[in-house]
Amino acid sequence: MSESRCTASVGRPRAFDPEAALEKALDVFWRKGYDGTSLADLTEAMGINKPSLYSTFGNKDQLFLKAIEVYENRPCAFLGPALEEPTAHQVVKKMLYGAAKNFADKSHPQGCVIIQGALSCSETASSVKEALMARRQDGEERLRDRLARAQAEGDIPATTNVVTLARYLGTVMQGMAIQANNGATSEELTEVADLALSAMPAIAP
Amino acid sequence: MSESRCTASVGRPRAFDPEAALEKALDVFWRKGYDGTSLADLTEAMGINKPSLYSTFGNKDQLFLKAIEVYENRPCAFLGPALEEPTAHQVVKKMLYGAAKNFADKSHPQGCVIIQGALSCSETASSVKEALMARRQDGEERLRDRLARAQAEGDIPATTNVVTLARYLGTVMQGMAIQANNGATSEELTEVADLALSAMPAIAP
DNA sequence: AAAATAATATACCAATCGGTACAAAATAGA
DNA sequence: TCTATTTTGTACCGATTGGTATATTATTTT
Repeated sequence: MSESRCTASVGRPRAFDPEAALEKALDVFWRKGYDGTSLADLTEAMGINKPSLYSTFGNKDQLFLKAIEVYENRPCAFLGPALEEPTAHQVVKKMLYGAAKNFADKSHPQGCVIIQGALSCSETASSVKEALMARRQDGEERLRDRLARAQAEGDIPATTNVVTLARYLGTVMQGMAIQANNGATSEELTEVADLALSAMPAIAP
Repeated sequence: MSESRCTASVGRPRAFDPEAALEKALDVFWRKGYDGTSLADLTEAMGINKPSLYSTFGNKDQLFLKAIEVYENRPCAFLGPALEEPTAHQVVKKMLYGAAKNFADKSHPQGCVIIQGALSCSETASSVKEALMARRQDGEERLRDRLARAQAEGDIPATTNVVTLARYLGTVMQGMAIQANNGATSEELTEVADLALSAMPAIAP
């Protein structure tokens, strides 16, 4: 249970930045998916060799899971901040606009690694696939809970089925990831987001 | 250019039904994706050995393309028939309901092989990925053309942007495939379809 | 300076990858 | 029956897969 992880310790010092290497790994997994990524792809992108990779990150599975953890904690992650908006309409608008901007952003691979990282995959990737399914489910649940709160606050009509509404919005977001993967621009996705927003139930004035 | 392909020809007769073998191959590619499927997976599922596979279908790429051709010509394909409905609303409703029912059908892998067959993939799968991107684009274009016709027929308001509407509906469909892949039931997807339908512009009475 | 510790680079592992050479087997036509 | 033709099964190909053993190097502690 030694926890001293300040700056240095005994032994030869690590010659690379694990956080930076993890971001490189994320980039590869994002572009190629779990099955499509080889260890050679990873070591080349991360600038380290296999023993360093295994001693630092475990194995391919664990590296993938750590990489998507980085993905979810990126500064440009949009779900968390969107959920903090004051009204349901603002929450959904910020979320969909955030997806439109982020999924099509050219500074990283297009789409969403949580969705496309291991959608259809080999048996060896099944544990990774299940982890991604759980993350997707979790995102939908967080949105559902937020919508339920909005409904309790009178922000959404009492007649609205927030479970279905959350599922619908999750569906649109996931579809937007595919669209981005297909080359759709941020502007095109924003138009889609606006149309999707029109399905939001309006509160009677 | 010999075209005699009636029943038999000279030489040892083929011991398997190519069409049935192709359907088996489709099932594997559908479940595991292009990268996640090995030749061993294929030969086992198809009940043939590698030389038979290669002499009959070419290679892994060509087998995949022939398999998704089978996919698009299945009796339960829903896009084509839906486009023949008389009104825009009926077209979209039939399309979305068809997706809801088909994507979640338990008699075959869930989701859509055109979407999840090679979304994020290795370089060796890039030609397959591009083929799938083109198919997705094509589906959206067919829907767009149908909506444009509906608009010309006064079935959709002249103010509606049918390009965006087609993209929105394509997005919802693609998202539904992900939802199905995540275990959503046909009923749940139908609820999503109904909500998506509410974004359709109504023609003024 | 010596010992202990940890990360490095290289070389290697069995298993699997997509793909093929080759000979036996099964048919049609002669 | 003999030959031509095509498919079959087996055995194999070089390359790559995920993962490691080992020895070397760089550092801290003694």
